[in-house]
Amino acid sequence: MSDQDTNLTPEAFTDRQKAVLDCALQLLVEGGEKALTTAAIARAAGCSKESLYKWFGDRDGLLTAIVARQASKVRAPEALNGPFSRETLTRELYQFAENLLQVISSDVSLALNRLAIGQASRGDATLGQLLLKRGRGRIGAQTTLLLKEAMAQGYLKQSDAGSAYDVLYGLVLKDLHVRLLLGDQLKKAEQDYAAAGKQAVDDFMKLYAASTE
Amino acid sequence: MSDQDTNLTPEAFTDRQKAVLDCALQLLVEGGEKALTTAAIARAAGCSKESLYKWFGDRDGLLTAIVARQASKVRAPEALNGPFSRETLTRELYQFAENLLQVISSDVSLALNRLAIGQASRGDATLGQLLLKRGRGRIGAQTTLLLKEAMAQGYLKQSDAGSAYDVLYGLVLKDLHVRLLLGDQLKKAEQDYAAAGKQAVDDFMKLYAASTE
DNA sequence: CAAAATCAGTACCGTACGGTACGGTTCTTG
DNA sequence: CAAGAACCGTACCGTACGGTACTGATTTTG
Repeated sequence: MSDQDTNLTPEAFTDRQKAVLDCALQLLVEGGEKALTTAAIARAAGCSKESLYKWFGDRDGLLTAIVARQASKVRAPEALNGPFSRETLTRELYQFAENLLQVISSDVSLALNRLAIGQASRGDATLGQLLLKRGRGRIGAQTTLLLKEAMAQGYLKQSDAGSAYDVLYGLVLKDLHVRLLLGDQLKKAEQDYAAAGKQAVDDFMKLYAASTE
Repeated sequence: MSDQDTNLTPEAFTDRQKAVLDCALQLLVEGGEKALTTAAIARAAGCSKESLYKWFGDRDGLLTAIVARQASKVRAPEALNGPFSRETLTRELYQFAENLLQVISSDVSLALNRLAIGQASRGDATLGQLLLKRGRGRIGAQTTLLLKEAMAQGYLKQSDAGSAYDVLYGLVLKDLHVRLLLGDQLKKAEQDYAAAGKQAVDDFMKLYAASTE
């Protein structure tokens, strides 16, 4: 009852198909799922509906392809190999927090998440799983490794790195993600992602920094 | 360009109309927005489509009425008046955290949030604003008052109570709300809301407890 | 009790969308 | 250059939904 051979991984899309998916994504960002009709995609991408169905099967396959393509663009941050200084750790975390805030609040991310949530409301969590695995999962895994390494080097308290990452995530985003998904407008001060991220990381370090002695 | 006289506040619904809205909500919870057609509501509620349009104007008005009705059921927790002990504070916060987790993960809450997010994806944030104001806002305001009072009584560091509440909120929910909206299944351990809430509040207290001396 | 309002049930209309079929054009390939 | 595949553009079909109109029954009201 799970994803068996839905072959989401291959993504053997031709350049033409990728261009079509990018067009479709733009439509999605601009007008929401409602605007993402097969006719509109065909018109915007300059291809025929018949080709869409030939390439992606049906509308659901098309939506999945859009998400898969975009998720494939997610670049996990470089893993630090070897020892690093405490300053490097905090700098990396600052970078992570600011980047996370930027990504989460981007039009593309919001549109994709809304699309997946809409599908989930119809009882199908395929897109949601895809987003969680390829999007949050990939970034999270890398940062979790960073935290684990920081624990090994004595900068952070020994504890479950996954839980620590969850705490960091919560401190950075708070209820911002859902508010944005709901269409709420951020106040000016809330849009200073660098400052907000720094504050969150500082809080995180208060909780997880190894006792200095 | 905002909500002017959309008269969301009155909610002068007759008992009959409330019953219809409850029926509609049940449909929404069971089958998502897709299942929430006017015909389906009329059939489930045993009323005519004409009555639906007479009472609620159009489909959007019906959706708004559903959300408004449910939001009106939100009971803000009692405000503590007068001084209270530190134990009372932590007990209240534990209660708040567990309750928040339960509410956020409930089928009804998820369905309403998904509905509002779907509307937001079409560029209309009416339902989102309604949810934020009547749902999160009401609970949040009360707990923020509690935090402010705790600061006044010296249990918590003096700081902006609103920001402190945001931190608490983030620590309690982490990325759980969005994961649930995306249709992700919680692991067994994650469903122990009492334990998760306690952990979050303990973390919160580490950050905000007034230095004991 | 009679006039008036309300409402359930149903039929109906226009539109929009997912999906398919087809003709004509361009591009590939031998 | 010729045969064939790929594909664009469009037309088409069936269905489903939002919204309206009508009718007969029930309730309300004076």
